[in-house]
Amino acid sequence: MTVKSPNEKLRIRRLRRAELPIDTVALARYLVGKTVVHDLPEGRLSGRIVETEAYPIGDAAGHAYRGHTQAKNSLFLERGHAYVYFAYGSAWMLNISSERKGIGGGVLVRAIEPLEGVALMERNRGVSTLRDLTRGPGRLAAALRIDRSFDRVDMCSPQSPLWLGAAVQRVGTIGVTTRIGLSREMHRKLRFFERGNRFVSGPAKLLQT
DNA sequence: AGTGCGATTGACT
DNA sequence: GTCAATCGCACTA
Repeated sequence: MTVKSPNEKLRIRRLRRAELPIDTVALARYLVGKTVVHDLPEGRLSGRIVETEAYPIGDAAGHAYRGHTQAKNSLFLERGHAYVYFAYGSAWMLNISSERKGIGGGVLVRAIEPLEGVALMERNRGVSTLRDLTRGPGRLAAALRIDRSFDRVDMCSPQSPLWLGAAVQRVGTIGVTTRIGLSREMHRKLRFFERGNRFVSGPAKLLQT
């Protein structure tokens, strides 16, 4: 467990775009153990990425599959941009664009382990159970106060309030399973997570492999 | 203009 | 474990 006390400050290095693999599946694996940070006037919210899913080129379950539309435009931006969309009328989802400019692909951030700003995250979510605070894509977006206004944000820009950071501790071994909540391409193993981490979402039976 | 359907969550048996 | 709420978007006409 790595939740910091409110006064303890973490030094987190911003990731440069050049450090991100230019491949959706490679990026999804790479991002496990890295950090998502949202700097707000009230303070910093941050967490370790512990679960991702890849939606690569040609994937029929991917939002980029049917081509370049207005709503899915950000999936076609250079890698490292946020693609934020609203699912099931209730939950915002944070994705990172993952291919070269003009090519559609994305990595869904499914869960983070809270690092900084836990009290503010609890306020954003309206709950105080630590384990449920950021376990699941809709929950982590709410905790980090991410909504449609963050769509298209460059998370590798030195000025961006929402950004990707380097790992702050060693990453455990990474498990690989099928993705969650799909009705197409269900066989593909494109979900990556840190084994044994209690902030990983999804059914227990998917914790093998 | 109408319809179907989610990359989910939270409430409930 | 099951299940319905909820709404933006893509697709059909």
